[in-house]
Amino acid sequence: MEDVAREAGVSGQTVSRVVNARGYVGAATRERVEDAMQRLGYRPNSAARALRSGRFRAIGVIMFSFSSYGNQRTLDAIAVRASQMGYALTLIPVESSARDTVAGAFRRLEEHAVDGIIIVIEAHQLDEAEVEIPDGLPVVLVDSNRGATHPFVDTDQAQGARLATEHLLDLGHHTVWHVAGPAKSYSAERRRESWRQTLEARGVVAPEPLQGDWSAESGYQAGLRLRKDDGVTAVFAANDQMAIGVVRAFREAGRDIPGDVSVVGFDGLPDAAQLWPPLTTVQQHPEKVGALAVDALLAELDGGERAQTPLVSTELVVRQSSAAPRSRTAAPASHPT
Amino acid sequence: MEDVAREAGVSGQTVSRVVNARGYVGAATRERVEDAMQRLGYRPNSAARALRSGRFRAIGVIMFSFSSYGNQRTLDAIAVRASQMGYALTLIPVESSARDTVAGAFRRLEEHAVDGIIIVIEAHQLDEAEVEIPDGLPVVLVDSNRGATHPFVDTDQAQGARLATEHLLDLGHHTVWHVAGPAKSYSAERRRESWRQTLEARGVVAPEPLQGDWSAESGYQAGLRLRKDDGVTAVFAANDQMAIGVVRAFREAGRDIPGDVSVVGFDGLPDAAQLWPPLTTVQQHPEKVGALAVDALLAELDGGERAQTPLVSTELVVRQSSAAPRSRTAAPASHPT
DNA sequence: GCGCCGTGTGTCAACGTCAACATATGCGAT
DNA sequence: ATCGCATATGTTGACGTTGACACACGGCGC
Repeated sequence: MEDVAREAGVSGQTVSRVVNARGYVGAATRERVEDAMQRLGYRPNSAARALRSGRFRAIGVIMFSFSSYGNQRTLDAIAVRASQMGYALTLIPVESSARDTVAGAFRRLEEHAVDGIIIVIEAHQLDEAEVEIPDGLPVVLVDSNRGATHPFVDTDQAQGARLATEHLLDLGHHTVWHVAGPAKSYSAERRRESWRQTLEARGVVAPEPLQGDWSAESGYQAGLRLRKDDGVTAVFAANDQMAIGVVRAFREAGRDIPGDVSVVGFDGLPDAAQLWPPLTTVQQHPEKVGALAVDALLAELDGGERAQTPLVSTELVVRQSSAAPRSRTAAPASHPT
Repeated sequence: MEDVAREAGVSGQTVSRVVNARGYVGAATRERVEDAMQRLGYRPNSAARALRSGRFRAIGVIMFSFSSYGNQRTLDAIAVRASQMGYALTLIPVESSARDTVAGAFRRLEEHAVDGIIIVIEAHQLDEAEVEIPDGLPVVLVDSNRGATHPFVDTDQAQGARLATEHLLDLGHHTVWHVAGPAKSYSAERRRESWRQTLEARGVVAPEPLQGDWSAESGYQAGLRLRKDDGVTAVFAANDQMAIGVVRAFREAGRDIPGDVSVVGFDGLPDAAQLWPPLTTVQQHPEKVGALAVDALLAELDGGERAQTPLVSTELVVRQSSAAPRSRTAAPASHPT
């Protein structure tokens, strides 16, 4: 900076004023300074700036290492939005939900230079880790609400699950089986509860949900159990990957999708349309979630406000893995469970 | 820090020594200082540290916004390794390869506080953007070598493509068709050339490769063309997603996989094993790539050395989408192209 | 003609840390 | 007894930036 000041024949303070477009600077002076900056390739030193101002213009993201596709997209959206707003993004990966691992992430983040934190970790996993979120730093949660002690942003899980369930009922299925996500997951819980409520609202008894862990493998395992029961004609899987596993299980047994069994997923994986058969799914919009999370955090940073953002809604994308049940419906299916 | 020093009855310098475990500090003094830090919840200020030392203990990653699954995994591995080494990770997303967008990313990164940069962008896209990589900052490339002007880390694309191609030939197929990735992609080019060379080394004429863009949709389009030709019995797709599309195209036409046509992918998507049929694929190890990239960068940072890391090799995972051709091979297939 | 205000620019100090140097003590070797 | 060295701690200044304040100039209103 000093060099620039000398080159332009002004004081350092004036250079600072030009850079920050703050205070009075004569037009001619401004031009000279800008020239000098150009010539010398001057870049403000962010460390000094941060030291002086106490602001880093960076936000931290704490996220699970092996994260779902949706969360990856969310991260991406967060990065894009942050960068648009002139903020850098510092990523703190967490490898497991072990207590000290998560706590360690917070510690690292406190030491590192961030003005606020976005946490993209399932609420239940947070609870389990018994982590107290450090205060002093604004925090926004994604994919959880954790007692609403902090602003949170999320997909409208309940609405999406309702769409999927109603779609299958409307096609004429007697009821809808559910392959749920892991017990610890907040999203999984919301999807499961909404599925159950939707069935009950229609006066249908909800079968016992099967437990998965988001992986295609766990969907396959669930499918193996479901296919033993001839009464199963409609399955709503809590994500697309598990839906893939369910499809595989039925296919292996020679059952047709959607002829014998309809399957609906949740997420909107980009390749879901190219699967065989193309998968009916609930399309999420992680990019909106990410952008909203950044906006919410910046609002907290600037205003100290804590406006709750609305949930991001989903759409049902009907493809070829769901259809009306075989006419066999004439003879009402046995209702096990 | 001053508060801690007062609390412990020592000078700030001594606190600094305790924190950094540098220089001589008496055992009793150290304990007192540590106590005081604990009580006061002292955290060193990274901005001041960076200002003083010129080091930020952060590395920047420039990466495409809509990146492949493999790159996401790589990013994740980079984050984990960086964090192990006590470095923070600053993520700079690039939305398109438009020249000013990429250049803007570099500019942002220069202003932001990083000690080095890892670039996870296809080399050809970099070239196209005509970006000159800023010097002064150590750089490591992933997924490209760009004339080897910088250290680079990558999967051994050629070895992987050879494994896939030889596998199909060894099963008894006369030749192997190829669905390539986008022309701009360095990885796609390597995989294509290696496929071609492997065929030629066996004295087989390589059919014209089909052009895809990594997406399952493009694989489907390629599959539509391939299925018109009855001579096609073996297809090597440059990634798993395109393989999925190829499978769908054949299936829709009532052709059996692997009965009529064998399909092999590349990547090792976690769900490839759960597809129907489970997909034979070349397993990559993006987590190794990411870790190596960080190590290479830190080596450059510390030593100024520029040791080239070896390519990360792949393994063929044989599943049910590939098999020997139907006995029809007795009557040699017509060789179109 | 005087003071006031808006404009344009410079000086100084401080942000928190740490390298360099200065100081101080004790112990063994000469 | 003296010196040298290892150990242990304090003092000072500088990293690059910017807020607070001071200063200088010209035009305006009374």
